[in-house]
Amino acid sequence: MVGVKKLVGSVGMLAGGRKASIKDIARLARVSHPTVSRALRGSPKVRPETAARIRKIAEEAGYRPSAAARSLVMGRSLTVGVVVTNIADPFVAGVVSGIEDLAEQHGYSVFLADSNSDPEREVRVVRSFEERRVDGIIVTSSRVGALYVPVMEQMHVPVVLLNNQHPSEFANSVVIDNVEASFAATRHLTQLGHRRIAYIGDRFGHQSDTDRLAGYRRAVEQSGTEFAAELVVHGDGKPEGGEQAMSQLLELPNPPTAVFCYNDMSALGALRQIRARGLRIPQDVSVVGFDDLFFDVYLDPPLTTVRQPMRQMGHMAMETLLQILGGEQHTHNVKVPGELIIRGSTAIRKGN
Amino acid sequence: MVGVKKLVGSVGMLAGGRKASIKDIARLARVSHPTVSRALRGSPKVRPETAARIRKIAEEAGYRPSAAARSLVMGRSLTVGVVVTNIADPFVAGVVSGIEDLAEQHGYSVFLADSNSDPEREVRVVRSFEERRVDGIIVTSSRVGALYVPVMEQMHVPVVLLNNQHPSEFANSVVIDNVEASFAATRHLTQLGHRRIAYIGDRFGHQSDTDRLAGYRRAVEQSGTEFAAELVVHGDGKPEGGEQAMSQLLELPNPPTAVFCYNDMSALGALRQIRARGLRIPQDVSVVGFDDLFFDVYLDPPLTTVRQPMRQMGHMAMETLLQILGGEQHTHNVKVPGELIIRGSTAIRKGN
DNA sequence: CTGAAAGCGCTTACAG
DNA sequence: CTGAAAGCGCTTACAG
Repeated sequence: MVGVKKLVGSVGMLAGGRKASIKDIARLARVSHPTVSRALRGSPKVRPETAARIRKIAEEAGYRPSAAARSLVMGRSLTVGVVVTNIADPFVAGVVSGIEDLAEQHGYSVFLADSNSDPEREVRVVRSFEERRVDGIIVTSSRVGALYVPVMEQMHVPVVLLNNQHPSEFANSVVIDNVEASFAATRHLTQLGHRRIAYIGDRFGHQSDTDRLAGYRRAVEQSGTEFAAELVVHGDGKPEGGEQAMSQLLELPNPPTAVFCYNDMSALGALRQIRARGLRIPQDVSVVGFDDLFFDVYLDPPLTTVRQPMRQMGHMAMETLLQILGGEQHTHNVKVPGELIIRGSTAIRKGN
Repeated sequence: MVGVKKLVGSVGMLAGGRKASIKDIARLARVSHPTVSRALRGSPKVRPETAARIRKIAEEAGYRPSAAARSLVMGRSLTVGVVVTNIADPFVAGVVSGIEDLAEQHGYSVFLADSNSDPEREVRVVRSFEERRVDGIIVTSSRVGALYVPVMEQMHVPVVLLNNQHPSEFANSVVIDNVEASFAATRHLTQLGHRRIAYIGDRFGHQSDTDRLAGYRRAVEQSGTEFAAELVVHGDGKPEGGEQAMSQLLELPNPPTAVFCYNDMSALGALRQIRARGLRIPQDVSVVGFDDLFFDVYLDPPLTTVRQPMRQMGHMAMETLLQILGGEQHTHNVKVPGELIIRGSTAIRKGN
């Protein structure tokens, strides 16, 4: 029989590299292993003194219950899978931070998978989540939803789409009110007197791009200006794409005096292109972004943008999952309002 | 008996919400469940036709082996735990992206835990990894290493410290050559003629801060200038801290003409503070950062910095883990060289 | 209050 | 080539 001393000598480990199991603790405490299980889980059915003694022994032995064994019998893993398109995108990182925070508070561990916007990989990743028997899945900003939504439907695991590009009445989702937020952002520009306002979109943005374009268009038309297709150019949601789009816009015979960008990352590129041409922000061109990423306020001038509460949205997605796991039936469609943050990159149009 | 049709009707699921198990497939294929196991794992001991038939049935039934059951018997989970201090930090996100990439390629899933630099939470997180029986752990930029290094030593799970703050000859680590990189960065400034060069550190940076300070100091002294303690101010590794530190420096009777910052995030704050005082970059003050985050090149002027190959470092950490899991005994201490990237935020000192 | 038994879903010797 | 048995580490009725 293994003595207490022996176990303490190499905490949590037995000879042969085996981790201490509930049976080892049972042997040390001279009780049956079910009793150990009950004691450790705080069951009222075990005598308090016995329970205390067992807990002490388990503690000394550095015992840690095996989550795998537990999930096998419990039928749930206390695990959620998070699929992202790119963890290095600050928006995504903010969302994940919020998800992880709430998950940890509720005893859930999170699997992170980065699809890199590769459809095949995204499917592979979801499959691996299925094998891991995750209790739920959160998908952020997926660009290939159409491809694997059917895969997920077969999984019978609750899924929450965050900033999803393929919304559905039947899917749970957390999303910002893109139309309203973009309307507000663009109206801010029309109110500053701008009439030639461009939109730099994200060609991978699907639904959110469509909605932001719609809000933009509504504000433009509401200002009494006709919508001009030439003022809408799509980038890739990254600085590079924003820069190219801006370049194209500035070469127009009648270039815009203001630009509303799909996101701050695109705006970053647009800003650089404007400066590269010797134009000033906001005197020559006003720029509005979307997201309110941390660096906005450190740009010169600071970027006017629409705040998207990333962390909070991550929280909400996890919260939704918890409610569904708690038995709620109806699908949740949370729509968060955006908030226009006016800073130095926008100004009244110069008379031309 | 459950018919094939029935199963296909609700792929992967049986009545009662149970997922199809190996036994269900065995029943459908009229073989024993060990045979199913062998067929699915591609064992050569099963007749090819039988294997094919079983695989087809499993496929149709949407069968996915349970990772939990498998790890229980195999003794490994094909899982790694990644502890970060803050996933919203772009450096950390870049590293995680690299880790996840290589992990996925090798069939490993990654658990992500964000400690938020909270020591208690960090310990809790490591404990949960222990229960999950992760095969290895990677810790990024931990500020509280001292607190839980002992905890990890008890776990008997290989640990790789990335950009760790409490290095040890006995721990595996991946780290940039901080001293050399900082020396190069600072020498770049001395070569531009600067003699009043400040260092904005990270008071939470421990080892890396100490090393960067050392490299800075060596370059300063090598230029024939005496080290001046007043030119060293510590921030918190974030823009706010960098801004405050810069403010303090600019109020010196004899302010610096150049600053070397612990990281780009600190530099972001320093840049703003410099501009806030009506000074120009680089004409009045030259600034060098560290990390080469994505936004550097979009700043005006673009930031001179030391490139830290974040993604590659993540790769290396995972690679190290894989080698150890593959049986290698010796500890790995990978030191990556940094690369000075000269951009517009540094210039020759004006004659004063 | 405590223990013996059964079972979660797999894999791997061991027989045949 | 295939199956019966045992076991990985837990939990939960079921007896006592």
